[in-house]
Amino acid sequence: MRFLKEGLRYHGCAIKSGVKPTTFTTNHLINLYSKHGLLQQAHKLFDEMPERNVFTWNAIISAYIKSRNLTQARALFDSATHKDLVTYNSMLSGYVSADGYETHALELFVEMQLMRDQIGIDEFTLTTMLNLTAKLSVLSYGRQLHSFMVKTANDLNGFAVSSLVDMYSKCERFGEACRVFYGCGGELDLVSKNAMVAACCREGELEMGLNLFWREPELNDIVSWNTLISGYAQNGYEKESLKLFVLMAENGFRWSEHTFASVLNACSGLRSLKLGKEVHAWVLKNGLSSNPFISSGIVDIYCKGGNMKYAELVHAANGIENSFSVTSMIVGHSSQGNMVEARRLFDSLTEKNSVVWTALFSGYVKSQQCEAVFELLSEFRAKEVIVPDALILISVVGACAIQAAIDPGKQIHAYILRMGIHLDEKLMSAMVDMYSKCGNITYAENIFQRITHRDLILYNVMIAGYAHHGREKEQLLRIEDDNGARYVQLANVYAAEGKWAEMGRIRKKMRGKEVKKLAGCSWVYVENKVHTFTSGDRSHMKTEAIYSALVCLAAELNDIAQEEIRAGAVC
DNA sequence: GTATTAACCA
Repeated sequence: MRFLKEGLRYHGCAIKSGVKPTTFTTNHLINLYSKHGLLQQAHKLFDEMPERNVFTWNAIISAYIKSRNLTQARALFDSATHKDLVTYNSMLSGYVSADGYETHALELFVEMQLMRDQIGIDEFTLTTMLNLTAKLSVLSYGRQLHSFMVKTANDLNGFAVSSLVDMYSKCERFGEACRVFYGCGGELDLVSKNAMVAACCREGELEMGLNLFWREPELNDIVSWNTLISGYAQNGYEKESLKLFVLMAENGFRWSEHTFASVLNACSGLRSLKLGKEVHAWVLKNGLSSNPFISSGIVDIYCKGGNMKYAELVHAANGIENSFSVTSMIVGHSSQGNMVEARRLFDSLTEKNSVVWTALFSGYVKSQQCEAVFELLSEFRAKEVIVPDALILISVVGACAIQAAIDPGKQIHAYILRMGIHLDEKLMSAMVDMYSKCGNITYAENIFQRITHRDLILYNVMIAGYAHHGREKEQLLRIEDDNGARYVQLANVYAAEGKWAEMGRIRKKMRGKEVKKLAGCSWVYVENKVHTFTSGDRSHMKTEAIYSALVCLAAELNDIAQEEIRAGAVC
């Protein structure tokens, strides 16, 4: 009985003829009904069974797990008269894949360890737990699991390698992910390869990911393509991502909804309304609007393109339940300076996650409404049980920097230390920026000195701080907006410190963003028109006339100078 | 019969 139709026919015949199916057959039927979402029918069969074995319990428990009813699944788990390792592993994986049941998963795993003699732990338990570790990003758990796997010789199969690579990558240990992947020595396993390509993308090592992708390309599946397309889009290489999308079709792969979500991401990164409209039409034509990832992607494209009217229309059609869509709208209104509307949307949400809070916080900062930022922080602390995360605090520290408010800045700094909030690179940079803009370059410098992993933003902020305090020596220090000069200058800073890898990364970033170093130029206002020129510039229409005038002027200046020197000598 | 890789919002 592999198909539902077959199962239903058999079930009907059994009822009509009065023949009671065996426990074995009924177990099969329960699994079949559960697979097709017929949970009630499955449960009815379960209730009517005169005898149940361990397979019966496993079937009904996993039926509830599949339908995301973990409370009922756990109730059945607790009342089960027969349980084996599969029962435990199913319950464990149910908890791991659901949101908000992480503690339950950990507790169950502890219970399994205590009952190791009766139940045992196998490779399924271990890979499921690695998945949880990756989700929670707790490296120490991951390391313990890895050691256990090595000890029990469970560390070399495809499932183990892919889970380990994924775990180390999500715990921000790219090097260890590489070591596991290249150390396993066996044949190239597709899922492990895909996990490693994803790890490269997460690390920003796109070239490495691409090389791996083209190694044994006949192995590649749609996940390999989707991973690469998404990786390019997320690292700011939107055009390359779209090119890969075309190449994917040329290689005979049809796109999936995952592919499309990444394509939307690339389009919103390009901030092109024209492209956005084309993609929107495509989505409508292919009936993809019901996918929440895709519909919120469309809203995001219109928000990033600055067309809030269109964004509003699509958002209204999506329904307000899509929190991604709402967040995009908040960011969109904020970028237009419409904080009233942003606030209204924020208030309309019954559940507010940290991304939504961050969106509103940074909206107020961008609109320079610093008082609103401080008020929002009090509101957050009154409403939420959790402490504000680093991204929220960056906004608050940023507001202090704008107002040059050193006392509130110090208070926030003390609050962060008191609450033991993890100071990541971005928060540290914000702090350095705040102290330097509040006029205390010494504090800024102290924080800077204590940071061991200095990234591009941090150097940027510190250099700007020195420049503003008149401490520039590295004439390169002309701090302006995001232009090529700044990247080049940073690359030079890294080069001076011998950080060649970092320098290479900036150069790569420049290529990706197509940033070009602009030569410093001067301008002159003649007859209602601005004329710009650089040193040695010969591009002006009247370049010959200009240079001959310059020769005359230089000669005249020379004469005047000679005259003055002679006069000086007489005096 | 349970497990692994890819998607949206700061």
